[in-house]
Amino acid sequence: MRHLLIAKYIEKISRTGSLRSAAEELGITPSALNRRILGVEEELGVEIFERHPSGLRPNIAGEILLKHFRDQIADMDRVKSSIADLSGRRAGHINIATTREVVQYFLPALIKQHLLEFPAVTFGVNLLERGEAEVSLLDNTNDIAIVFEPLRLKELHTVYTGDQQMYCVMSSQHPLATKKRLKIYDCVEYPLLLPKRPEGIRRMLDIAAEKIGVPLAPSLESNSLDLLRLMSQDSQALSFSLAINLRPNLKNDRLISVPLDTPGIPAGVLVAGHLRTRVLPVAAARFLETTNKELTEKFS
Amino acid sequence: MRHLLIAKYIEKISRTGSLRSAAEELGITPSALNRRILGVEEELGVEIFERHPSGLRPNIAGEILLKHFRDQIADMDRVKSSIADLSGRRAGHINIATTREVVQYFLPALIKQHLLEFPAVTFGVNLLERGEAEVSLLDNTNDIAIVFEPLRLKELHTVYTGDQQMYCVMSSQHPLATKKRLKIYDCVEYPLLLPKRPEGIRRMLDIAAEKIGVPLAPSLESNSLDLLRLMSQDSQALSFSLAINLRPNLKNDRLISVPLDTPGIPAGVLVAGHLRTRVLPVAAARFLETTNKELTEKFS
DNA sequence: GCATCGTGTTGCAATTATTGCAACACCTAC
DNA sequence: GTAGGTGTTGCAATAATTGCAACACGATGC
Repeated sequence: MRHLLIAKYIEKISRTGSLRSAAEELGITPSALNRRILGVEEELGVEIFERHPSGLRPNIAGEILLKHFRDQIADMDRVKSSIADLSGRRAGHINIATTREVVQYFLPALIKQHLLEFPAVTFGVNLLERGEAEVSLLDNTNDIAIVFEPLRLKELHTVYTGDQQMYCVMSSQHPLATKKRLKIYDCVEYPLLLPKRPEGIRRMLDIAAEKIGVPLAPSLESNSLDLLRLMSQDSQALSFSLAINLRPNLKNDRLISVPLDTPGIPAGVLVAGHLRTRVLPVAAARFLETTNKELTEKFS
Repeated sequence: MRHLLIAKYIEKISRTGSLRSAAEELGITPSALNRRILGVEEELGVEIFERHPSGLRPNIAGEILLKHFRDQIADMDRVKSSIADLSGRRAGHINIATTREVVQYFLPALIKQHLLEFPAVTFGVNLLERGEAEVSLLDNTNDIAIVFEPLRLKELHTVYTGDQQMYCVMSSQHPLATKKRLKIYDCVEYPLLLPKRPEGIRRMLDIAAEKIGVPLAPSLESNSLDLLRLMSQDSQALSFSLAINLRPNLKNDRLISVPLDTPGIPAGVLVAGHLRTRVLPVAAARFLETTNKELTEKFS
């Protein structure tokens, strides 16, 4: 980069200790090189080299400037290499930590779409219990976390944060199927098919029930959201879902979803991000950006 | 700094989102600004902005470059401010952690000399037990450590490391006073005035005695090196000193110093440095450099 | 559909910054 | 004192940056 020429000039002089030697190595005249030093010294208002009969030596101001210049040169190399990554010349592997709700439909579709554009990228998807996904970022086991109702946000740099609408999923023939919206007390009269604790959905439901003073007595608990959904088919039982894991084309399964209102209770939050203190590899950064865009489009 | 102009140009465009607005704020023509973008894009081999009818937006490559440029602009500001410090426009406070041997003559003289040149600088000198000085750097309590026989070197960025010659200090009339050099077994026949453990001097003496299989039985132990020296006046007792804390003009005290050889045992090491992961304020960095030079001149 | 206004882009010339040439100044070693 | 190394300066040549004027494109309003 042209603008870093002066940095390279100063660095070379400090390395060789001689203006003439440095000029020769740089392929310019000593005269030109000398003027560049004088130029910098004028801009800074101080000398940066001590002039000895045997050559030039950086003084303290010079050492300070040199460190900056060396860092700048090295950092620009990293920028170029990152940009090379972008153009797909180097692929990348992305490790994602996620929870059950995200992994059902949203993430697979997103990964599929991403692979169309970046076929060389590889993925590791790690399904973890609520609260574990964020933790797995700490030792860089995973690059990105996409989690519903995370337990730890302190170390997370969140790129996306958004509310997730809760839905009640039931048979198309269910008595509640014709309602436009439901409340939790509409549901407790029917058998409930609930995720296990500490799932995010279960937590939201527990809170809502506690608010109306009615304990939830699940007919069935499972950590398989698919199973819960299927069990509600052609029955009186109710299962629950978030917007993100609503199965497309529920009608083909003789199912229907109705929004569940939980007034006075904050909506459940979906979060996507990475470890705060970490600079992501380009591939992972790009995927996270895509994730953010997709989530924003779908759920905002 | 002229070389950062391009950085400022790119940054301004991303801020305003419009080439014409940015050009106006920068006081140049859109044409010139556009050419500078094209220049960078040519150098990098990729576009850094998306062109919209409504203006320019950085793409991913652009965001990567922007972060670099923003960092460099900020870092150059720090460089300039550090250089301003150098010229004494801003003083500084220097906290020094040191051990007993250093604090007696060497450090006071060094600080005095430094204050002649930089009268606005202030000092805090913290006399600590062996092993504590290095630790006090960790939480930035102290800026610099100057210690004899440090216990921890891992976190230390050492600027000076040098051997310290051990001396036996005695009455000018002592039977050993005429010897050119002594060994530890020459000394053990006489009453010994020793520093307490874990002092560096004591450690060196313990090791030497252990090597010849004779335990040291001090007549007196003290953590006051001055007291030990004075107790050897006009007596058969022997005290010990390092080169760095040899009192000037011993003869005026009717004392003499004779080098003590400890063959087969590594000489005690004097170390000066700062916390490895820390960039020192300019004043402290300058003082440490002066310390290094002085130690190198005196003891190399 | 057309005119207007906003955006960015390009050919060419003017201006500024950088560089080279040649000579000079200073120091050290023999 | 001379030779050989170092850095520095006046002036002109060269390269990079900038401005001027015109163009291209998209969005909006009538």
